[in-house]
Amino acid sequence: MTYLGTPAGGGLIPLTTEVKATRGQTRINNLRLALQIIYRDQPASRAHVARESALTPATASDLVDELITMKLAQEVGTGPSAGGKPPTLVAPHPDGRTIIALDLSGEEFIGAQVNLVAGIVATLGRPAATGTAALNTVTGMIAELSKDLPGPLLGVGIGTPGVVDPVSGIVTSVNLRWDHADVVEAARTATDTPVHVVNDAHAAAVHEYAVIVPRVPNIALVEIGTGIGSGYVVGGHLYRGDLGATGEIGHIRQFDDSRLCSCGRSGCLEAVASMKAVIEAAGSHHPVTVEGVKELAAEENAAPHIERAADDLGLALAAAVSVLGITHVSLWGPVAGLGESFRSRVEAEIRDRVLPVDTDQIHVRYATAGQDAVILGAAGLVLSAELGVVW
Amino acid sequence: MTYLGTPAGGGLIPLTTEVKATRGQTRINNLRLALQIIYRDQPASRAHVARESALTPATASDLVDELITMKLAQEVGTGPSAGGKPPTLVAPHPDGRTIIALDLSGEEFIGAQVNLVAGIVATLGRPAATGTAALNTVTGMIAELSKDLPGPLLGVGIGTPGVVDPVSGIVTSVNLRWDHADVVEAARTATDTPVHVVNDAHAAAVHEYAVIVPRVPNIALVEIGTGIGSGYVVGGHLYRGDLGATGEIGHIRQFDDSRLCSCGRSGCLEAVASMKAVIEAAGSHHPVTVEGVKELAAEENAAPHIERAADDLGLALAAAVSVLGITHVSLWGPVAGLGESFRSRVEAEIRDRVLPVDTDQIHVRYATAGQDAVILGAAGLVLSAELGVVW
DNA sequence: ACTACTTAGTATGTTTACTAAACATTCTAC
DNA sequence: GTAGAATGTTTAGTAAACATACTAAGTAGT
Repeated sequence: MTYLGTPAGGGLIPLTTEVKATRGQTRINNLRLALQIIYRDQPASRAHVARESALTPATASDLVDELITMKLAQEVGTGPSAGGKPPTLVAPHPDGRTIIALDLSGEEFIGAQVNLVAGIVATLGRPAATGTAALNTVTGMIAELSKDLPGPLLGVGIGTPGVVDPVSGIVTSVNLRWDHADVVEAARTATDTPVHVVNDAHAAAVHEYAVIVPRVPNIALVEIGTGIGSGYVVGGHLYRGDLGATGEIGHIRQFDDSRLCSCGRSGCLEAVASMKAVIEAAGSHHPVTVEGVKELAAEENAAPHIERAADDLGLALAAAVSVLGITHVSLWGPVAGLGESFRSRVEAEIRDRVLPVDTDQIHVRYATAGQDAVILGAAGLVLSAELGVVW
Repeated sequence: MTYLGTPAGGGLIPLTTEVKATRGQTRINNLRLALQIIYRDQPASRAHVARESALTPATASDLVDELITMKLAQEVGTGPSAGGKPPTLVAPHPDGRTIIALDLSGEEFIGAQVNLVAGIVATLGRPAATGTAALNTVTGMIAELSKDLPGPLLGVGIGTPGVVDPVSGIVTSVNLRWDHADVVEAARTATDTPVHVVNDAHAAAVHEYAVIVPRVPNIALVEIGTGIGSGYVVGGHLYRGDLGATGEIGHIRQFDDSRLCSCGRSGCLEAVASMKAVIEAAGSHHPVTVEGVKELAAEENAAPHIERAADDLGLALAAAVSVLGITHVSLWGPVAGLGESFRSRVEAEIRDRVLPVDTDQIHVRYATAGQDAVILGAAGLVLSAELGVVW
């Protein structure tokens, strides 16, 4: 059962109309719109929803009532008067639904129950696996997390390394040794709710988009640690492309370098600018963590290697950012240990390489999102797919 | 007056709902849908529209009747019976509306009246200009082309070199010496119909998308001649990005090369792989046309320069194609003179550089669209924006 | 040529969900 | 304490899709 889901698809400048519109879809659209206003401006009054949506007070009131009946929203008291009757305030209902989210990108598989206000209610860890064993672990974790839910299950979101087919959800991942693995099918044996599979960096990008304030309409999240991956939110929409390989800037061969990459080739960005590569190039043995990278940055002889990584990263990001039309880049993961000098060098490099029109709009920063970005991003994607809302 | 326009925006994986839905929008959506089916499967019967749209026969019939009343469609006779009453066939109405389209990308400004079935009814040429004079020429051409229209004016589409802000339509172009020129404002002095301004390569991409059969959902059109520009259609949608600089792969500095580029810098793809650059590198003096490039390709000493251009192009396109998730690349313009060896080398280079997952889906070809691609693409964009249709 | 069946399209009435407009409620301000 | 203002609800109206039953006009079999 989907709640307020929309069909997949859409696009930045749509050239055609693809699906019929019905009264029911009108209602769903407006329920989603009302709920989104309640999320964005929480707590919000019925009158506020009416103003913001441009719907009439009667309709807005009716929509809000229905959302309350559905337990997606709840009344939370009375607000201050603005010269008249004081508003009845309505806010999201935290436990109206529960989302199960999985993060398969780390050395341990992590699962969580997430409520409707981005709260992690329960967590679960399992040793990482590969191949069919990994699929079984996924099924088992979903079954385990389906117990003792605080609210009805809205859906399952899975953040995984590798390339995810945007339509089928089929995954190909070197790390997990999956070759066209049907993760959705595997998950369906443990649940009959909607299952959304998404690349880990894409999930993190969705969460980064949600937590940056003020909200920026287009961002790139670039994860730099053992490997390099990225995800893009453009005009408030997750960009995946038709092949799902959109984020794989780590494995575009664009450098003249002989070091071997995890993908088995050479010349990839990952082989020259990942934190693992930089640590190895500097002859150090720090772990690939924020702390390890911080220690590396403190060493004198590491500087030229770090600077070269910044330049290489700038080169690769200039292309991605320019093609997608992105202004805000968030660096995420162990790279955060490199500090301001690295950040500004990457930013300068990108600005220097793209077409010199409005380049001062381009900003590079370290991500606001934390370690749970993949979990919360995967959950957030379920939330937005099923309810049309970003928390 | 817009006819069946939708608000700008949308997105590939929409995270939120942005506008309210009303009965009126439902009707517009379904009118667009019906019209699109009539365009796609022309001629189509009312029953066919009902089947394809999943609307009931009564509703579909009503929609088609309204489209005929609006003169967007017309009955064109009776089809063969399929075992029952023979269908009344309905097709697009060629002169139900007229679109004015301008192409400012060449050495001559070209304008045309275009009917609803991609037919060029009348053309107009004016010497190219720059700065304010160019704006005045645009206004004058629109005024001139507004005379003797075969049908009511649907809107104006302008294909221009340079960066076009997707929201405001403001243009910055080195060639036309425009720095944030408000082309929409200028056009409005000559017409009160909707004006759509679009980068020339983007317009050509829209037309290429329309003419490739069978239709491919995601394509890149790369124009290679004096300069290099590109446009992308992703999942059936024109991709412009938030900044409008999306197609400018010709001016991302990613090569270690000292040759000066038209943008005043060095290291750009345009400076190393445009046909102008290759001709100069080979020490030849051919004109930058298909014929000139063909003659160049016939020269022995040109081969290494052409090969290097293919490799550089492959490097740049690998990044763009991979990030956007595009499978079909069309090369357009004078580059067509280089033939099969160049094409296959570019294709092989891209496949070698992107992540090796499903790379055999990636195809490079010479564009099907011809010289009038910018005119017809700009007109097509008006058609799709106002009526939701691709011809 | 008659009957049975199939496909196209229409007519009539119903349902859904937004709108319009009046009204009730409860506060602030003077 | 009255006027005014903001919140929210009630009632009636309407647009547009849907459901159902119909007519129209053909093919196919006997």
